[in-house]
Amino acid sequence: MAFLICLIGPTAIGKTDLAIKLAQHFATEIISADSRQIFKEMTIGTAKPSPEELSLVKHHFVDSHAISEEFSVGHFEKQGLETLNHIFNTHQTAIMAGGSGLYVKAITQGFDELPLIPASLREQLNARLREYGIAPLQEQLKELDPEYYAALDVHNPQRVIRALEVCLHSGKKFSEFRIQNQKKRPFRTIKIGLEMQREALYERINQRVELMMKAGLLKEVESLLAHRQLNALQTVGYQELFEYLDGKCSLEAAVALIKQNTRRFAKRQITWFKRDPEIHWFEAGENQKIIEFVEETIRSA
RNA sequence: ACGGGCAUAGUUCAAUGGUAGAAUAGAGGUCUCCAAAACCUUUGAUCAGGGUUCGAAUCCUUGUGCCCGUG
Repeated sequence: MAFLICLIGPTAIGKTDLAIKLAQHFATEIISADSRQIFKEMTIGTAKPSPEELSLVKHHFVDSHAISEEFSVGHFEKQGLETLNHIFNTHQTAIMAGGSGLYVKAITQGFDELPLIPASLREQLNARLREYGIAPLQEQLKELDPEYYAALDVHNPQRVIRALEVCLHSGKKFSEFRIQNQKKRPFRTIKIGLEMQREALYERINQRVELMMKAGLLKEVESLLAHRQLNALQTVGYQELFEYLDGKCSLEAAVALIKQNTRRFAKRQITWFKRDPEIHWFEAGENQKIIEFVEETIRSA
């Protein structure tokens, strides 16, 4: 039986560090479930593991893609499972660490089979949203898939468009695809959650943002200015500094905003993870306790 | 020290003597393919004491604190 040890927690809580310790202890590899660390052009602002850390343990999905490539959770599910299969050929365990809740869900539970949608269709819908607002899109979805429309947060343009693009492209209702059965995985998942006092976490976040600035985040952002419209760059730490480079605010204000938006991000991550009953929670830093817990869980399985 | 001004939510600002309101921060939540994205909801305040009045954030008075000017 193979085990996926899944390390979960908000940004800046210390997942990277613990993931490496776990990987060394179990002599295995790490697969990162982080929607932004995959991009090789974005390093400082995504708080990637350092080159030294990367040299200690093999990491997957860090620096694996270019910002210009199309990448989403769907790709991650497919590619991530392939990678895991490889690892499990030669190892009993694998470590997954990441703060993107949906990415973790993609690997551990999977999504329903949805048709691939050409990017041009979404662009079309986004153009309609820009020009006419959300109301006509809501109307159309209501007509094509009243069931899903009733369950959906119809104020959320991204989700309205997502449902609409599936309906339009497949000719079927989006709700017909959503059967929501969990997929069978050829491994067992052990979910470990890291938690910390909110104030302490916020303090760590503030400090890390300062460190990022010292490490040259502004320069990194400057070099990506030409690509700012890419989805990969709709990211905390980058958007705020683009605004500064536009002359719309002071550097000080931009940095303060990065801290604030990172804190909010962490809050949303915590909200997401809180409702997952499979997570075993530990205080950040209880590394020995966590290793013992994982060993015990594997032994008794 | 003297003169003048100000004091309302964590912050910035509203409110004819008549239900203290907004923005923002903070908090809670949603989320099956853009997820570090995109959305939804919401707690919270009249500086302190005395007085006038049916009724005071608002008027009077004392104190405290802050700001400006003069010395």
